[in-house]
Amino acid sequence: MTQRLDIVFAALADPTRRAILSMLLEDDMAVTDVAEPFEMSLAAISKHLAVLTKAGLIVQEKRGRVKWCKLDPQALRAASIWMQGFGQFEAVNLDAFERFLESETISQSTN
Amino acid sequence: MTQRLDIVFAALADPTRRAILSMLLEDDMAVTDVAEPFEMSLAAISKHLAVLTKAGLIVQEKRGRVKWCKLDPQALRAASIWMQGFGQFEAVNLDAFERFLESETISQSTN
DNA sequence: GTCTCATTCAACCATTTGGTTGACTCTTTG
DNA sequence: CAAAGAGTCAACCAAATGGTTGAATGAGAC
Repeated sequence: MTQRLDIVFAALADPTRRAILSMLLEDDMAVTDVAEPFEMSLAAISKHLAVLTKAGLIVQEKRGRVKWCKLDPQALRAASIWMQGFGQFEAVNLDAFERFLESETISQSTN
Repeated sequence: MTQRLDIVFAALADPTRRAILSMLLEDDMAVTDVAEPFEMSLAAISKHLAVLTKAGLIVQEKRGRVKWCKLDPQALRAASIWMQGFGQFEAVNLDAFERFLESETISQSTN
């Protein structure tokens, strides 16, 4: 469990990977399409996706020659439970979340 | 904001640092006392505390010759808000959290 | 069967990370 | 004032991270 949190939090610590998760929140995507908005190589994105998969944050399924990436929010649950222990966060503030997502743009996530 | 999440999640990705946060959940502690249960050097713990401070997860206050470490759950709020957007986590399950904390022991967190 | 597209692999590189040890700076105490 | 305690700094090291490029693999399309 401890190890799982290590890799989940480490996966979330990268802005490119968080941006990918936000994109997958909209819809499932092929690897090439995930890579398209970023300025880095496809191989780099492939590595990021491997990290997200290892963390259990996404699942990848190969259909034909394209590999589909799909959000799997289950891994976030453990992390969320851990965090909820620190301070009584009020019920989800969706307005704040949307404002946040706007600031979390892809352009800002290119290291 | 994005940068802030980077360092918050990165700080949480280390089991030693998460163990420290759990300890501080109980009570404020001096640096030396924080270090006591761990098998690593005081300097290493000092570095971990610097990371936690930079992330805004703790605050440190020097009184006399001892530096007190105090949990500051505010930084977790941004991270929590971000995560809540992925999947509708049910209301805080405190039982699960307590079970989790039991498994998150210090002995497991020594790399 | 060959070309092309989607993706990964392998080797490499620079930077960051997590740890060590020993010297150093304050602050308190005797 | 001198000694001891609390904590950080500096230099160093090994391993992990995030990126690159070029070759390789595998599946469709023509």
